[in-house]
Formats: sequence, C-alpha cells, structure tokens
Amino acid sequence: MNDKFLKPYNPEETEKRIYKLWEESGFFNPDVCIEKGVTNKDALKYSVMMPPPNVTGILHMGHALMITIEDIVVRYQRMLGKKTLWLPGTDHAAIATQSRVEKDIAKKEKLSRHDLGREELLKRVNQFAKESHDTIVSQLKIFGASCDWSREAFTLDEKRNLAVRTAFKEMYDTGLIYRGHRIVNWDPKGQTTISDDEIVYEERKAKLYTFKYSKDFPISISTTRPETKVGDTAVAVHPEDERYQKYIGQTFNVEFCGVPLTIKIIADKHVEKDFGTGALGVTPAHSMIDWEIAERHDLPRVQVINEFAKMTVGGENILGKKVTDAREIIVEWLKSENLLEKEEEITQNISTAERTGGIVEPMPKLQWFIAVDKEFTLKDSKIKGIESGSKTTLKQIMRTVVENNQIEIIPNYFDKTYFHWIENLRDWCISRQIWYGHRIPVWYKNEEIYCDTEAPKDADWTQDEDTLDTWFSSGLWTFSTLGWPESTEDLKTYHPTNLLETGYEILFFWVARMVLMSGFFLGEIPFEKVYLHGTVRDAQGRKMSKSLGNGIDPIDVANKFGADAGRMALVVGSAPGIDTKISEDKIKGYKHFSNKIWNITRFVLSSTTDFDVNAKITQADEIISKEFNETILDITKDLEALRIHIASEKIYQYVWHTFADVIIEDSKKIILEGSIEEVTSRKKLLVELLENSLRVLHPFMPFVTEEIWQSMGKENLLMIEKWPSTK
RNA sequence: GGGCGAUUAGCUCAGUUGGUAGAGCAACCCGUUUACACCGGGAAGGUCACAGGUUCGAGUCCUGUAUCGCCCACCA
Repeated sequence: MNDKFLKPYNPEETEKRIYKLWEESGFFNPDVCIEKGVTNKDALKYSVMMPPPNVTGILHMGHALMITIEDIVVRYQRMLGKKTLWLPGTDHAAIATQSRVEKDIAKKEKLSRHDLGREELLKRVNQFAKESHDTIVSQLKIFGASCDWSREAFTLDEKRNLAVRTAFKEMYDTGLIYRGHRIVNWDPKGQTTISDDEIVYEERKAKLYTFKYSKDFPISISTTRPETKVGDTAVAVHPEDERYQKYIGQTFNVEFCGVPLTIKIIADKHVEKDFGTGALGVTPAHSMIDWEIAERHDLPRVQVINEFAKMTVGGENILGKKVTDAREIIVEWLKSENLLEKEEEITQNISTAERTGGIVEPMPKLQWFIAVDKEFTLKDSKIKGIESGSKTTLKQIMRTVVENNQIEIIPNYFDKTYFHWIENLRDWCISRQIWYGHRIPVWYKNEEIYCDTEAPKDADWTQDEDTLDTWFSSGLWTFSTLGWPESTEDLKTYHPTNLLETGYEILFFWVARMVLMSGFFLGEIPFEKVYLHGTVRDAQGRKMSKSLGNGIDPIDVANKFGADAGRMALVVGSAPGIDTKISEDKIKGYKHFSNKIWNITRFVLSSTTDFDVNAKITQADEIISKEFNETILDITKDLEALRIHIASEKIYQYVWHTFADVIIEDSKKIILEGSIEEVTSRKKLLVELLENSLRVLHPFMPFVTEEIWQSMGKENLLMIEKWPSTK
C-alpha cells in the first residue's frame, strides 16, 4: 500500500497535480481518445457547449454549479465510451464588459470613452477581457472541468466574427434583418439602445399631475412626466366613455408652456376609464404604449427629448434643459396659469438600464431589428412539424421545437414560461451604440446600403457605427463553435448538441435565441435537452452580492475544502430549476466524505494485500455484490434522466452508510474469524466494491477518486475507465 | 394586471410511472488504543399548508382557499 494513505487526504496538495495529469493525457479531446483507442471510432457522440462565462471578472458560485453539473454529465458519458465533446469558451458580453472598463477608467483617470476614442477604448477593453479570460480559465480548471481546451472559443474571436457577419448577411438577404425608425429603449447614461430584457424596474415615488393643456381645452389629463407633454399629438379616451363622446374626432390647437400643440381627440380601447381622468395624453415619441396608439391612429410623432435626456423644443425656459429640470419648470408654469388641478404622490416602476442604472428614455431611433413574425422559406428542415421548403417564422420555430418535444426543458414546467415569453415577443432590436462588440457589417454611401461579410472594394463607403447585441453572437454558439459557416467535420459530428445546461434566468436571453438561430441557419435544433439550474444563494437564502458581502468564492472553497467537496455540496439535493443554498457547514460535510473515501481505501488496501482475483465468491458476498450492482443501475438511470441531485446522494449514501458502515464493519470480524473461503471471498469483494465505488464516484468527485486510483498503481486514468456495466 | 412555482422532521431540502414518509445538519443517549473523531451504534422527531374530489390506495392526480417566492407586463 502506498504510504500516502497513512495520512489524511489532502486536496490542496492533490488537485492541481491531478488536473495537470488529465490535461497532459489529452483525453479531454475526443479525437485523442479515438487515436489512442480509448473511444471507438463509431461510438455514439455526446456533445455539450459550455455556456461561455462573461469576461467581466471572476467566477462565482453559479458558474461553479454549472461547471459541476456539466462535468458530471460529461465524465459519465465519457466513461460510457461515447465520443464526448465538452467545448469551453468565454463571452465578450459587449455592454457589460465595456461599461465595466469605462467605470474603471472614469474612476482612475477621470476620462470618458469619448476622451479616449474608439480605438484606444477598444484596446483597453480587449486588455481587460484577456486578463479576465485567463482568470476564468484557471478557475474552471480548479473546479475540475474536463473540457476540450484545444477547441476553446471566444464569442468575439476571428472565427466567431466570421460566423456573425455571415449570419447577419444571410438574415439581411432573407429580409429578416431590417433597419427601422422605431421607438426603442434609450439609455442616456450608457448612450446606447438596450433590449427589453436589459431593463430592470425600480420602484420609486413619483408625483402624478392632473391638468389641462390650456384654459379652453375641455379634457384634463394626468401624467408623471409633464415635460413630455410638449410632444403630445392626441388625447386618447376609451371608446365607451360617455364623458368624452362628444369630443372624439375633434382637433384642438393649444399653446402649452410656449409650445404650440395640435391635439386630436381619439378613442382607443387601450385607455382605462378609471385611471386618473380617463383621458390619456398621447406622446408618441416618448412612450412605448403611445407609439403603438399613434401607429393605430396614424398620428404625427414629435421628438422632444434628445439622446442626452435634454429638451429639444420650447422657448429658452425649457429648450436644452434636462428632463427633470424641464419637469419642474413646466409644473411651475401650470401653477402660474392655474391649470394644475391635482398633484398626488404615487409609487411607480421606473425603467432603468441593467448595466448603467440610467433611467431609460423611450425614443424613436433608426435601429436594426430581427423580424420574428415575418415569413420566410426554411429550405432544409429537420424540425418536426416544419417541412423543408415550407414557409415559417422565427417565432414559429421557437414554439414548435418545444411544443413537439424535440427539445426537452428540465424541469418541464418552464415550457409554460417559455411559451408565454414567445407569445409576447416583439421584433428584436440588435443594434447597440457601443464600441465593444461585433461591428454591423453594413456600409453606407449617400442613399445606398451595402451588406456583406467583407467591406466593399471601392472607397467612400462608411461602415455603420453600431455593434451588435451580445446575444446575437451568443445565439450562434452551438454551431459557431464547431466551425460554421464552414461545413466542418465537427459540425457534422457534434451538432445538434445533446445538452444545454444553464441558469433559468437566461432562458429567454439565450436559450430561445439559440433555438432561433439554429433553426434559421441549420434548420435544426441546437440541443436536445435544456437543463436549467437554480440560483446559488447563501445560507439565509439571500442572493450572493458584492454589496451584501455574503458571496462565497468558489476558489476559496476549493482551497479550503477541495473542489470535490464544493462540487458535492452544490449538487446533492439541489433539484433542477430550484434555488439552492450553500454554506460552509454543508461543504465541510463533503470534505469529510472525501476523507472517508480515502480511509475506506486505506482499510481495504491494508487488509487485502494478499487477495486472490480468482477467489470463489460465497453466497453471502454474491448478494452484497448484486445489491451494489442494483444501486449502480439505479444511479445510472438517474444520470440518464439527469437526476443528478438524486444520483449524487445515492452514491454518497451507499459508500458511507452501506459500504463503510455495514460491509466494512462486518468484514473486520470475517477477516479475523471467518473460514478461509469466507476470508478470500470477502477480500475479493472488498476490492471489487472499492474499485466500482471509485468509478461511480468519479464524475462527482473526480480529484480524490483519481488520486486514489493513481496511488493504487493503476496504469490507466480513472477518467477513461469504463462505467461499471449493469447487466 | 397576467403567468409560474413552493408549502414535507427544529433548520435546509429530496421524494422518478399513485403503492407502508427519506437524507444532511442540529439536538438526545451510548460507545470508541482506531481504516477514519473528518468515527461508530442507538433512539427521538412528520394529520406531507388547509378544504373538497378521483382511486382499492394520494405527499404524488383534479378543484378551490390561504401564505410565501419568482418571472413577465406596466397606469399614463
């Protein structure tokens, strides 16, 4: 027996060395497995694309959970003998990364991005992204990720950029990408548009003012934003509101705080009779809802606020003023004119930009969109329910694949949430006015527009200044990572992937967009199963955050208790879709388990030095062996069904409370007092149980099991051993 | 306002197709020169939120109620 077993298990000394051993073996790469005869050339494939962590900093517990679940599945599949590919990567996370760097620069150097200029800023962001990438990669390794680093991808590297340009052009040529003057969410602080999903609502106190535009205007209206009223072109009332019937269809000319307005009275079902005065001042250019009303009634749309949230109309009392200042000035004016009827305090949800915290100003802008309801012909379709050559829409693709169970979402109640989101989906605004990201492959010359993967040959074309929403490139992830648009071997072999494992909070952001992209470009699903894990919370159930200071750093955990312990603590009993709480106590428990496995080995090895492989097994031992096989079969079924939270608990239970507490305890007596037959049989059994326990434990706790395997003097790596057969 | 989920032991949570309620932690008793105190044995602890229903049988399926949580929309 190796002397190592005389001391307690020391993860700190072990884990880095073991990871290096795996990495140098090359077996994370399925091609190497085939070359070296570990995997059969014709074996089934199993592929998983790692959700690329953002290069905005360091790994958190959520990443650790993601890595653990994926690594368990991947190691299990590899041990089954499948051609297993787990492809890692990182995400440039456009706006998140740029604003992170901008903040740093503003703080340290008191400079804005405009002071630096596009080129210099990008240099800085790239530098930051690189450092962040290196940190993240080293952290993924600490947690034991058995992914194929030789295929690593970045959403903003050259290959992915080609994929993005190709994708844009194809969608543009099909007419699904269009440029439109539409109302968008403008973030004045970040100076960019943002998507609906990048908005967070904050509850705030606000004043609701009720007033008339002028003395001779017949209807009072209510608003929390009087300054936008200089852009009103209508007052909308409910079609059945008796109070206002006689005014519907009339037009009034008024002078509102020095600005002449033409207000048409219209009837629209959207207006609620019971809110405020039952009349809504319609500001088409600065409210989503009002824009839609304006579209229905063909109203003029007047922009009165600019990109810096400053007024663009009015006399010098308001022109050029910030919206908040203009609001006060207009309220003062209303008071002085005796037009203000009521002023009440209400709480309202205000839209703010997720990344910058700026208050979102809806305004009309010329932006690029993806049409989700527009019909196009899907040439080659492998999607069930959509024939090759038939007409479909992106929305229909997204709905169909889940509806007909071609993609299974785990837990399946998320189907409903998914469908609900799709029903309410509007065209996707994909252009962003930031610099870090994929530049839109469109060039302009006078009135001409040119879209291609490469710049036009002749000069005097200027490229669109904007970049793409980061989710555009993430949407291509399952196939851009495999070499698309080229028709590579990898793409043929590994797509569609078998599993996408990610947090439920990005079901819409990302999962749905991958379905959209894969459906459009390949006519197939991006993955067969979606496993949604929950949020990792602290012991009190709070979200981990910097401001609370309650975060647990996965790397600290690995250093203190070992990555194996951290992995088990994250996974045992934490069902898909359910948030999970983690505490040091829980992790410590699994550190003890690592040591338990270590000591089981010590006992078994020290008491079976003379064991005989050909020993005859007694009936009693045969039963024990069979029972273990049944447990393994059980665990195998759980793993096949991705019930990882149950599989991990079962092997823990078996190893500690059956193998150690019962079988080993009994063995002590048998070895001392049993007949020769009983002793030789038992020794053989103990070795068999130990080896198969290590095999089954390996996906969950790869480091300690591999270290034991190596210390037992085995020739092969445990990571490429075969999963125990369960005949 | 719309949707989704949760409610099981003191705490944290599992519970596959309906078949006698499970784990970890905590607490209690006992043991321990031993593979391991990063230990072992034992006992205790639950009207599975509530009310109906389906069924031979319900924690599990259906209906309703209550409380909590999350997501989406957003009232001008």
